[in-house]
Amino acid sequence: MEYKNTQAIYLQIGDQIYENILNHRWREGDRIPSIRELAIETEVNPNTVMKTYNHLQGQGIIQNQRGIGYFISEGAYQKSLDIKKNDFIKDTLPELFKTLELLGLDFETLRQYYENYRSTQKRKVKEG
Amino acid sequence: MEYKNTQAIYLQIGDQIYENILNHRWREGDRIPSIRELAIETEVNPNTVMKTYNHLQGQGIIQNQRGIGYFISEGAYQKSLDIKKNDFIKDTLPELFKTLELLGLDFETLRQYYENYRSTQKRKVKEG
Amino acid sequence: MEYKNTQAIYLQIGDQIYENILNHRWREGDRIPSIRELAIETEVNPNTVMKTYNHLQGQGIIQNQRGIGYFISEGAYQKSLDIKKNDFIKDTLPELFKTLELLGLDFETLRQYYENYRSTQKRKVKEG
Amino acid sequence: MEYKNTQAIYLQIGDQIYENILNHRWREGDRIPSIRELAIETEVNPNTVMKTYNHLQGQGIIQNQRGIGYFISEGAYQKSLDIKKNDFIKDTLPELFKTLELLGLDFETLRQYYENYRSTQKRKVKEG
DNA sequence: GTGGTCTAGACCACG
DNA sequence: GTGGTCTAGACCACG
Repeated sequence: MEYKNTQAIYLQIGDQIYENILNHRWREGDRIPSIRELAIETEVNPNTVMKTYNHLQGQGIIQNQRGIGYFISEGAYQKSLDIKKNDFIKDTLPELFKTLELLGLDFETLRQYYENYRSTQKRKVKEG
Repeated sequence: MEYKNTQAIYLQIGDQIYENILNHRWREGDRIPSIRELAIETEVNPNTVMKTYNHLQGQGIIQNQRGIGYFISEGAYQKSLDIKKNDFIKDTLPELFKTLELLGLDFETLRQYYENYRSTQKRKVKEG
Repeated sequence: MEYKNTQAIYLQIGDQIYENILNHRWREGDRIPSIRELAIETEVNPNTVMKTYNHLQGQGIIQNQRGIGYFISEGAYQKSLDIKKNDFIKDTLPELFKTLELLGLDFETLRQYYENYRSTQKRKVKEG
Repeated sequence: MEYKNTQAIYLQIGDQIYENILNHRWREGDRIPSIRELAIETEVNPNTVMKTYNHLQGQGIIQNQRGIGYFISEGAYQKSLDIKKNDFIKDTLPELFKTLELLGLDFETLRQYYENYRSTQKRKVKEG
């Protein structure tokens, strides 16, 4: 696992958790890895994972049962979807469209990249 | 001018310069604002602008004439286009497509947002 | 430690690092002093050492591991040798030869100085 | 004419003047170019040449006759030789020898570069 | 503890 | 006026 320099690592790990929720790998009520486990898995300091978990707990996405572990909260899926969709439409898209024009790329080109991406994904699934 | 806290300010200022080159507002050979001028304009410390300029000089986008100022290098447009296009295709697009699927959005929806964005832009230009 | 005023301090510190690599005191993979340590040792501001490290990182001589420190890169020895040898042959030697002739010194005289230098060095090693 | 970033330009211009004295192109009593003339020739700001002339006047190498111009002083050749020889033996040589060893070059290699340099020079003289 | 960013401001070389 | 270097020191992210 590699991390970008442009964003805090604890947020990048948080995004992985959002992803796990949104693709239904982690479902509401599931117990998620302990701080230590996830720290080992992500090759990161436990303090960093702790920060991620605190952050997500503050957003009501996960919750802690003392002495037992962390769990995906009720309603976490919908909440994640709302947060991420809002970010996407408000921040990601306008920036995307501006970049498209700056680089002189049209929407048709984008569609081709998308087709390419999807066929690559399918192949991966078949092979994997 | 406001800065995101997700990215270093000196890089955000660098991106503005890339943008000015890519939209032809700044052309090759043009003198760009002095460190002090841009520092005032962007409301940051001159050292921060210096860091931006050092960074861009390292990439061959701008260059310095001793005692006179900074200038857009020969070939800066093409180089900027290469760098930014590469980043876009390698980093931005895969992440975009992943997010699309995570959020359950299809490409047609994306197109609608794009049309919406473009008509908003046109209106701005007309009004502006 | 004293610094010449003919060259920026951050470059002089950089040259010390090149020297440490070329004489095998620092080997590839070695962790080098932290910014703060080297700042204290060299009696300069941490920002100045940071500038040196940025500079050397840009040349691929050292690299950073987040939160841990700086390390000598793979291939740093060969790269240092290439850079310094090239500088020596392209810049130092022609200037040396020009000066020799301007001062009316012949190559034999130079050899005598060299012998003298080497015997002084040996004596130092014996004594030290 | 190109200038190095490593040394102040007014000193680099001063070195050219030392060179002209040591190779007898400029002799004691000769009138040398005015500040303006040399500024144009060297493509440098007159203030910079002024600084060079002040510097050399302070060392007794040149002197000003008000309203007439600058002249090479009596004894300038010997004085230049003393200054430059001293610098050479005290500063240049030890650094040279250290670099030789760092780069793993022996004296014989140096001699070959020297022969090469001298034959290149002769060719230039013949051709020039 | 580590590095990274940023500010405020001084001083210098050069135009 | 221009950029370049350096200091002192704050604050943050990460280990």
